[in-house]
Amino acid sequence: MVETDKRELIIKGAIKRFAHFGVNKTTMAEIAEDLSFSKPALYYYFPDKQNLIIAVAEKLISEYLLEVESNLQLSAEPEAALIDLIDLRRNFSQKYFMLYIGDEHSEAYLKNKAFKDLMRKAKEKEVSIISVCLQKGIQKGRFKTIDTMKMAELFLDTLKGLRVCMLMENSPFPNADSFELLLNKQKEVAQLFINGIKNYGDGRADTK
Amino acid sequence: MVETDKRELIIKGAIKRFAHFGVNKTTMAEIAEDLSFSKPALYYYFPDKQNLIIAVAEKLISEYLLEVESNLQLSAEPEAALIDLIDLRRNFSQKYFMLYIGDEHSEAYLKNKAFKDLMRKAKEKEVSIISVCLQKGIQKGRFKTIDTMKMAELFLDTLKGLRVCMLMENSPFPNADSFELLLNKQKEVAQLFINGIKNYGDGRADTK
DNA sequence: CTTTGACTAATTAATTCAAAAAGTCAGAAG
DNA sequence: CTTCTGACTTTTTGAATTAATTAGTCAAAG
Repeated sequence: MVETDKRELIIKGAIKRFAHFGVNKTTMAEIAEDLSFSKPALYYYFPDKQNLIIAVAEKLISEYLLEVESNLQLSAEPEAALIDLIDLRRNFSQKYFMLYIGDEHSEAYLKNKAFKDLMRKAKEKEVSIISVCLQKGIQKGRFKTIDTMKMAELFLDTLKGLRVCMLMENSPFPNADSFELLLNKQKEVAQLFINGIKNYGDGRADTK
Repeated sequence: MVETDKRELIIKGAIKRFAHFGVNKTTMAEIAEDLSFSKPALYYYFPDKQNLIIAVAEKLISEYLLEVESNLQLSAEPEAALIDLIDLRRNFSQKYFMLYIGDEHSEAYLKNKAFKDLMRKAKEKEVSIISVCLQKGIQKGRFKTIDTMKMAELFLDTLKGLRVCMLMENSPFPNADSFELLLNKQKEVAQLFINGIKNYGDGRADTK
């Protein structure tokens, strides 16, 4: 495939615009112009803007989840994998930061049922990936026997909570410093989380 | 004091209105009417609405912090105290739920410098109270030697993060079920947190 | 099957204006 | 002098109107 797939081109063009200006400050006409397409051409491939947004989200999510999975397979230690995950998330959310910024109008796109379903499935997938990581830790005898799905979800919710909190306080545009602060807090809590599920068979708590 | 302190009466009257309808749906005239005061009487005691709001916040915060402190002194075990704290927070945020709900206009009051300073100090105070609790745990040999201030802040940030997250998803009016869900998540994460800082001198991790 | 120019319909942004709320003040009451 | 009020002014908000932008359509052409 020499990337003549118009549909794919449109998605990529949309991502560029969305990443720069956000979903609401990007018009369908602009996306078309960038590609030297006509507007109806876009509507030939996508029924409406909402579906284009969903297609974009699908692409970015699968891209992200692939990264998460390969990261998990690369790192030998499950503890390290969980910490690395935080960097991965940071990179992703910085790269596509504008997608997170929503004025009151963008909420309509976010409240769309299909979109919410997509996000829900993405979360489920991420939870199950992390769950596998925790299972590996258990098998290696490094983690206690726990409900891995529940713990994985709790882990993600905690990370998300810290981010949302930061985003609220520094809205709408957090600076680089607050991003660093967030990263540190997330890593601290992740370390604590790891300590909390660690199996101290040797009788000594990790004091690191 | 037979509660003839007008200033105090005004604050109490404002709390009633604020708790029912929120800050923005409460007018100074209404607060005055409730108390059979004239509006200028309010302005005799408070320079403006913002300062009344700050006085209300001060009162509620000191009330809350007193509860937190007495709760901490009552419970013998530091672990239990941390878990109890979550119930305390829940009770408080349910009681004054309307104060949390802000439309776009209420943000002006929240962004006020004096108000933010107040909230910052309140957080510092709460952090130091929890820090004391952690120190007691360390002295008793139940917790590892840790930076108690840092850990206390992390603990609070995590709880807040989970709440903010829930509030976003179920905005503007979370139902009773999502409150329960939040409570459970907060307790799970608190338990994990406790496990993470526990001193397993006996060579066995708490599997509870 | 694709694509387009020229269209319509729906949304958003800007403007206006009336109503509501915040805040003021000269002076009264104790 | 301290506390309070009725009658005010100023500021803010909300609804209504309109203009402009943007989403989305369609008949027809390549």
